Amino acid sequence: MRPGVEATTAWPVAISAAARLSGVSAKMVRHYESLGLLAVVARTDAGYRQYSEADVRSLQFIKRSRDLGFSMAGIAELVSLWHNRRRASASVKRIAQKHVDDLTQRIAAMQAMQRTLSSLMRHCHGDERADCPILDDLAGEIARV
Amino acid sequence: MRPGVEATTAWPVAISAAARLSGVSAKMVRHYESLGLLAVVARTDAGYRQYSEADVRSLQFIKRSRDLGFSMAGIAELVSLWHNRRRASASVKRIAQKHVDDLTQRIAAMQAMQRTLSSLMRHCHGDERADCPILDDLAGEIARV
DNA sequence: GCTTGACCTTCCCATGATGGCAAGGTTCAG
DNA sequence: CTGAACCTTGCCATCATGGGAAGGTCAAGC
Repeated sequence: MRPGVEATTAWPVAISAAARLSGVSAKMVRHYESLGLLAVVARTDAGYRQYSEADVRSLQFIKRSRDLGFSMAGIAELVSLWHNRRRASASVKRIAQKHVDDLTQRIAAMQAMQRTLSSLMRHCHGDERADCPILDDLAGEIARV
Repeated sequence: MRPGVEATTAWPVAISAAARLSGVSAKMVRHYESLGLLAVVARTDAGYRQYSEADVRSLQFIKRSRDLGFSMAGIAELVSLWHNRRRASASVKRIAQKHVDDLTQRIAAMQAMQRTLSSLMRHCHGDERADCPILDDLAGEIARV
């Protein structure tokens, strides 16, 4: 069972509880609201935000999406589709596919860096000597690996 | 042969030429100077920066380091070691190793996201139907993959 | 009832690397 | 001399996040 959203919680809750229950910092909870990711939330007479169970579920949705690496723009689209009963699952899948493609590209770029670095490091003594093929490569003084 | 640093270039050069020869934008050339990554460069009477061949080589060093994903802090260390004839290659290798470790971690995190997303996408029809396991997962409504 | 501490509010600033834009000065060719 | 192309500095924006200040609110304990 997910922690937090139990029957024993007294709704609505203040921002720190909503943050605790969703795993999002209070700071970011306010930020998401300002971005329009989250419906504008109820307030007490004193101006304190009051979060319903549905609000907390929205925050958990956003948190999970962030953990999967979606951008705020992507999350905005996902939230919108989530709330739209007439959505096509193809729309969701398209967003996910775009994100997967992006990840693929970034992973490939990082792996290329790693290959180059590893190769350079294999040729570096790594001792007290000044001679260093890593610096030589950065300085463009040798053939590129 | 690397393009740009040929014997035919008339030194010193202005910032746009230094940018062209190094592959760094003029904007970033100024920025690197303000960060202290680059020695403070000579100026004409009118205040125009004047780049020597050595300055351009420094820019190329920085560019190559950025292309390999080093942070500005890491590059600052690398530049310092590059200029230090009494450096130990172990120091260089340590910086590179830290960066490789960092890349390894980030790649692993992204691959984990990709695995989860791919698995969710495999179960998503991706058609006109609203039913969508991707949204279900984000909403925490099903067992996590 | 008053104090104290924990909580809440808004607003501004910082990150890191980069780009854009604006207002103004310089240089050079026609 | 004029216009284009270049240079200068400085400010703002990105993206997601955190820090902190200044001030208001609330509840528990005395």
